[in-house]
Amino acid sequence: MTASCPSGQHAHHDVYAAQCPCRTLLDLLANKWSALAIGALENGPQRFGELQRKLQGVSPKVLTQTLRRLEAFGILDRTVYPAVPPHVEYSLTPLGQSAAIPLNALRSWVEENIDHAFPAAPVAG
Amino acid sequence: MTASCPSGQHAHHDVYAAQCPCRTLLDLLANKWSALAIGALENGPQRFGELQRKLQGVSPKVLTQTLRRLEAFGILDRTVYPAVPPHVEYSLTPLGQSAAIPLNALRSWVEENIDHAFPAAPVAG
DNA sequence: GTCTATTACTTCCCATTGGGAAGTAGCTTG
DNA sequence: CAAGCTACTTCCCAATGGGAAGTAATAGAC
Repeated sequence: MTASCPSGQHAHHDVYAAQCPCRTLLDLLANKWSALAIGALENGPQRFGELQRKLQGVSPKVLTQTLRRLEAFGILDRTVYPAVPPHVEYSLTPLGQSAAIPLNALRSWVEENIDHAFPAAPVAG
Repeated sequence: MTASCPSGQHAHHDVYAAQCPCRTLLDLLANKWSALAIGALENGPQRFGELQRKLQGVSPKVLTQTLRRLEAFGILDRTVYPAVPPHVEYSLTPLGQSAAIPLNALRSWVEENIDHAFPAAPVAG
């Protein structure tokens, strides 16, 4: 079952093919901030500021970029409530919710296995 | 009980904490080429050239970088067979094999859901 | 003995991206 | 009328990504 994406319209897709749109989506999701943002949004809609505090160390610029990219691919929705101090909420679309599953698995794996990776824990030992 | 990684020795790790070594590992794995390389190596040890052909579009420089980083974290092993034309094999460590599981899930998700994502609407930078 | 092929990389150099600091907009409170 | 709030931009620089081409060592062809 070989599959080169560009040739067939509904051929099964292959992330290993350079021209497959899968690549773009993989590149979007296989990203530190994307994985973190999607995970944070599983607890329901969140505002920009909340996300920024959760994703410790992210700058507003990079958060905006990440969020807008995810929005462009239909992973999340951006809702603006016209209000005096701006009020914007981000929430996962159904697609985003299903993407959260493998992403959760990845984040959990990292937390559970960091002790087994080499240049890790600066913790005293 | 919240967990900031640097404080406790065996405190549960948190990828959301900026200082947690988890971040580094997440950044390593949440990467296009890493995810692809680890997936490719599930079929057993592979040589550099084989990997380069599988990961369509990767340049030797970037492949080397990716592979060396994964090796440094104990995700994979690099074995050199002293031979006339160089012969180097890469293989997953047990840690790498367990990392392959969530990474497979992510790659599969991408291939199965690309049709539901809005393809490549360019996001202004 | 020189030429060519093979394999697994480096090195160079440039374009894109990541990232911090600070500025912006609009209204509301003191 | 300056300060503050929220959600961003903009500026600027450093790190990373990525392609093209070069390198090393030797076997085999000619």
